[in-house]
Amino acid sequence: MRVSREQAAENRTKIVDVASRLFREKGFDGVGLDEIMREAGLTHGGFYRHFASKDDLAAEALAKALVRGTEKLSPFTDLNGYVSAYLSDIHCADRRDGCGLAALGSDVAREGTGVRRALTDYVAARLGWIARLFGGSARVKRKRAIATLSGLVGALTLARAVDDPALSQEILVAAREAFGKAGLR
Amino acid sequence: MRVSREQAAENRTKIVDVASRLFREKGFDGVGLDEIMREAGLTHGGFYRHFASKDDLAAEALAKALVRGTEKLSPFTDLNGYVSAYLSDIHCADRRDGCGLAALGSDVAREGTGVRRALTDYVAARLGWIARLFGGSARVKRKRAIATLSGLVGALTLARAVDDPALSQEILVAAREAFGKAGLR
DNA sequence: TGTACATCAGTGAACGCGCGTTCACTGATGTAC
DNA sequence: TGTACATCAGTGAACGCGCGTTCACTGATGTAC
Repeated sequence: MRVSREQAAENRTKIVDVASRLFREKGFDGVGLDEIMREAGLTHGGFYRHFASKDDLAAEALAKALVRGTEKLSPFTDLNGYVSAYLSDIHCADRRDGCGLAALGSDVAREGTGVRRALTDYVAARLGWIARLFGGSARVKRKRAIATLSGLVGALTLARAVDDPALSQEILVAAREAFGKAGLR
Repeated sequence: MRVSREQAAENRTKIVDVASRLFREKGFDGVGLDEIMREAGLTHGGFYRHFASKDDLAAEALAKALVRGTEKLSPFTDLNGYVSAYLSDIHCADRRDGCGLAALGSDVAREGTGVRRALTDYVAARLGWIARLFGGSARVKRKRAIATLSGLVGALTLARAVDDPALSQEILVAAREAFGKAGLR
């Protein structure tokens, strides 16, 4: 059942895409290759024609999860719009398609080099992007970008982890104010 | 091989203690009951005399991880001291004995009710504690407490996840400034 | 352009392993008299 | 206080299951002539 080169490339893309969503939803250890391949419309035996290991896929899938998860946020050119969208109820409720930093942040520290490097590259890039939303010296912009990204990731992580909808909501609202309109000193 | 009531209670405490550290280090899915019981000096068969399931232990262990992980920070009565200690190089390097929010934040959202409730209770309590470090109206204190806790958890999570020591260090330093001395508006 | 053959993406069964959980058993502890 | 018995924390083997990975095989694709 050999398949055309284009079809194979499509399949590979689909696997990474499915994995990037399932990993965000259930964590790296919470999804098996079986489930990933099934959801990609394939059988699990063919996995190793595309990737050397699950770790390999995880690194690639995280890279995709990070880019895709904040694609909707990138059009914003003002701080408040970006922060409001990041800390929106919709983003909070949709771990599967949201930012990979908040979905997998504490997991990544326990993963291998490939996964951690994917996150590192993304964080570096995003800090540069956020810094442009601030005024001031390069040093001040950089500091504010770091504090803002930390605040957004932390707030979204906590709002999702907490079991009480009222507290979750309160965290989102307070963080929106603190990191958005009111801004950081 | 029955054991005295006091010995049994000690063993139970030891199991929770070991689990709270191993879970922070390796995640809930990264440690087996076998490893936990062995490190507690027991065999794994006796586990179910103390707990109904691994989930049950996870909830209790997380509660302990959260309290123990910030015990060293609680003596601080000023914001800057607290923030500096939380974002210290030592805390960043020591996931095993540090704050459970940063160690397991993104994992908890995927766990069951018991685990999430343990986190919720802790977050509620700690927000009250942090609020007391701020001046201003109750509303403002609360808002700043939420933004600060979010910033601390996010910064520590990112500093640990990132693969580049220089970037990790930069995140810690910037966040210390932004959330500590400089403070939040 | 047509044919013969090599390639290789995908299949489905199988492997070994570690996991959470169960269970029959042990023997010191705790209790009833 | 001493004795006989019930309790139950802990042991170690076993269970079934799902996982990541391997493998012999298939047959359409791609290539060499």
